[in-house]
Amino acid sequence: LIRCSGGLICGAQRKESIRHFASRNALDIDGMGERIVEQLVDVELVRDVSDLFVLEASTLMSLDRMGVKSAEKLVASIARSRRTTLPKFLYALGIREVGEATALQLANHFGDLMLLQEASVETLVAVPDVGPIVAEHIVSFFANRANIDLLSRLTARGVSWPAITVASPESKPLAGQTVVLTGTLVKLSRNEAKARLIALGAKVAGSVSKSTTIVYAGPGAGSKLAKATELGVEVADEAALLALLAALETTSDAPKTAP
DNA sequence: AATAAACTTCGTGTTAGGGC
DNA sequence: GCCCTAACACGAAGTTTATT
Repeated sequence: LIRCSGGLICGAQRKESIRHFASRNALDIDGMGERIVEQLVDVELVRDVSDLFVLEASTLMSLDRMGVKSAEKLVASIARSRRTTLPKFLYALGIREVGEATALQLANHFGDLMLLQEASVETLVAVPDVGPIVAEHIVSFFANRANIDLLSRLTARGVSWPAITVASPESKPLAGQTVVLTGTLVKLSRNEAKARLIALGAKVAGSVSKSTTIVYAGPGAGSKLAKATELGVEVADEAALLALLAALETTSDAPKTAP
């Protein structure tokens, strides 16, 4: 694989990092798509992600295909995205090889951004999913002064997240289980189902293997369902998933339903 | 006012490479 | 080596903007 070495100087990389920052499973800024980011960087309204948090609707309306409605929606989305979670924030940073699952492990292990920032390669490799290569990427990210400055600008502009609470084992009845979702879920969005399963301690994987505990398949399921039956992995439907969630969530922590 | 075009979102599937 | 993640590519559908 060949990768541009331009770093922060490279316009294309800046655009991509901003797009990633705003994407669904990161800070989830609704309405901040590829074309908007492109324009914002080109006209130099935005140099890095911290600039997003000072944008105003009146400025945004100068962009192509941006009317009152879209501009106001976008400003509202940006405002909403300030309140996030540590795993989402870590994922949003775009550290190489740190995707959603790894970000979650890091957040749970360190519990605090500052502790992660100061971690050495030796401490990092103790985290599940993190080996020498990923540890090195993380260390060099935080060794970069520009990144540290960016982090402080982000917090100065209101980006924040609640402290990680260490969940008691009793509140994680699905610990040790690996779940795969496939097909279209009707009652739940995919992300919501995933979030609720994770909250209960399950691991939600993207591919089926021998170690998969159960596959929940909705209409339209394809290759993953086929693989599950081939490997003899248990398969259930959305109704079963809903029943399971309902049964387990009635305990202490209330289910977090998406807005 | 109605229609067309542009852009984003949502969901699936595939593949290379890192972890164990 | 197997398993799984990260990262990518694509199609469908829903909104909003621009056009006639």
